Amino acid sequence: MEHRPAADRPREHALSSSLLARVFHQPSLLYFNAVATHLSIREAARRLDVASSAVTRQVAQLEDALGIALFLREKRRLRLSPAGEILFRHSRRLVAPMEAAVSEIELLRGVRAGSVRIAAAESVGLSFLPILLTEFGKRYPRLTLDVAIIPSAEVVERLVDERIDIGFGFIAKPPRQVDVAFRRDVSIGALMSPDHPLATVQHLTMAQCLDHPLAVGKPEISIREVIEPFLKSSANITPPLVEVSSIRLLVELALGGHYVSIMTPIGAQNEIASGRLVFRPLQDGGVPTNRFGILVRAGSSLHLAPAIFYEHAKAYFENLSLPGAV
Amino acid sequence: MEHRPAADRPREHALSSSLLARVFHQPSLLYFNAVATHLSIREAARRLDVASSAVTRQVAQLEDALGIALFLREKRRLRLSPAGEILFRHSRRLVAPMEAAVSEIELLRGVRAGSVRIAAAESVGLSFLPILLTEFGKRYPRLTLDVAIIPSAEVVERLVDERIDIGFGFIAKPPRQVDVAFRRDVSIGALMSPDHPLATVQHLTMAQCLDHPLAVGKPEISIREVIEPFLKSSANITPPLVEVSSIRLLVELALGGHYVSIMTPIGAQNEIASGRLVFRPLQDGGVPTNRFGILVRAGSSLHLAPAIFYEHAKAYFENLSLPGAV
DNA sequence: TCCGTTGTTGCCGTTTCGGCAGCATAATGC
DNA sequence: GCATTATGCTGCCGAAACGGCAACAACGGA
Repeated sequence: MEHRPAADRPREHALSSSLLARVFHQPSLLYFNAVATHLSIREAARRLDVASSAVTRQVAQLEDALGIALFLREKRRLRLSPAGEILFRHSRRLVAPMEAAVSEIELLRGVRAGSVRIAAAESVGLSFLPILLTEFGKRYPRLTLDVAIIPSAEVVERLVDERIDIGFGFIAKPPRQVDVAFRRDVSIGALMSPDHPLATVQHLTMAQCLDHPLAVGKPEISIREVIEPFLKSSANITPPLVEVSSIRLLVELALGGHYVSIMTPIGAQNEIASGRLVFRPLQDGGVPTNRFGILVRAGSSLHLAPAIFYEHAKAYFENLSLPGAV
Repeated sequence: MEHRPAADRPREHALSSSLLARVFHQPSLLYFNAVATHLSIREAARRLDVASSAVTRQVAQLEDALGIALFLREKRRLRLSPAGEILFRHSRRLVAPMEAAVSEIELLRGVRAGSVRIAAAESVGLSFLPILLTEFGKRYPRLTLDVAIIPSAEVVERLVDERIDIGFGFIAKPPRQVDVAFRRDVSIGALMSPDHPLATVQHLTMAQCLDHPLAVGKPEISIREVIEPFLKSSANITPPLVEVSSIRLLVELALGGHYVSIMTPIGAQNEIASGRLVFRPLQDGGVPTNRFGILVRAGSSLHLAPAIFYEHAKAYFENLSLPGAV
């Protein structure tokens, strides 16, 4: 009966646990584990589909290498020796890394498919996420990415309802069903054209802003919730005010030169970098920041595809200089 | 040049990392890891002390098995491919389990020595610990066990000062430098001879006890701290009282028939089981229990020998019906 | 242009793996 | 009590795997 080489199987199919064990681990360890599981050379040999003599020899070889018996031979019954118990207990930890590696590689190769359901607040969803999605999509072409651009509050809702796997948004105080796996506090300020009167003010306050027409987010935009107390407490007279539901529209209104848009710099970093817009953080005491985070459900682990995406996203944002981050 | 079999080295010596890797893992994974580390077939071959052709072939075989390239060959430079990065990252987790297993086995075999410094409160130290120490000592004959029988408060002190590795004692509220890894609340009561007048009282109170001569622990015995408020609040008249610094002496005084000893049943379980003494838990509302625990230093991991002893101790006490445990 | 280095391939000898046959012994069933 | 079945182990052998040597093509640096 011929020996079965590791490559002797169609590579288009996923590797089974037993095959990938043979790829990575010495037969002596594999056969030891089988014997430790069944406490029988013959039963282990049947499960491994090899001759019992092969199992006996491999175990003996491992005992020689370690210099101690791994089994107590009691007449014709086997018991794990103390050393065998130690090795058996520790070798259980070899399974997960190799299965994870192979699963992830199969996802990479496309022999395994999957999907990731993502939601993001618009400012991040239209600025930084596209680059991440592009890089990720190139690497994992067989993965389906399902992306929604929605307000932060709805990102949280969909996470809790398990309609999405990962969220990107601004949330100061997440509910307990949600973990913030990566967080950055981002400063809030005023966005305006360079020739706006406030553009040259170094220590800008909300009161100064209120002397000019303002563009702010509607209540469902997370920034609004944060700045609302300052809007109310800083003004007896409401300035000309426009409320919008799109960060992009805030940027466009600022570009028009008439309005000062109250927001974080996220979503306008290209215009700021090019000099077409100016961002001035608000210097009022007590103005909070807006808290950006990568959101996942608390207490439950992600499936493979979302988990891989999550690691990529985390690394991506950790290496990113998020504009306005304190 | 001949092949070096795994058994070809003196077994009396500890296994090096590279040798134990060869014992457990396929050469293809080993060589892959070396190449991934050095990003050079030739450099990896030098470090592994094999021919570069062997390394090239083993990596190729692994690539065949997984169905994907693990390296990008750029002219004559290698870079890890995405799949290679995945495998490399996951395979790092194979090292610790095998090194831990071999270290522990070497401790078992006695080729590696070590010591465990232990301190225990007398009640546990003279009752349950000897069995544990005996079992453990038989299994690990080359380990030195350094055991002190001291009051619980001093157990905690020595832990914090790093003069011991593991403590067994009673402590209601450990300092933050100490973790209680295993805990049981043990009831406090009265120990007396069977013909003592209180022996037949079913719902015994401290007040009833105070009508009789009492034996209690000195302030350094942990029980005393717990019962002190009840001694003070239950009596206007102090009964004849003897204070001792030894649990064993409390047991002996109870055996004498004259005194009622206030303690937990731990330290007297043999006398109680044989009927020579009777234990009655105090039924007063609000009488706390005495908290027994296995104590380790918070925030720092144990060295190998103490870690192994700790696992044994934990398993031992988990399977033990500690007398008086609630 | 020359030299040193890289990764790879062909060929070959040695080592390892595992199957077959058989052994001694223990356990089970009648 | 005996026959049968099952166990773990050993001798022998063929196939597969490992790894060394020699040589190659190609790249990079002086």
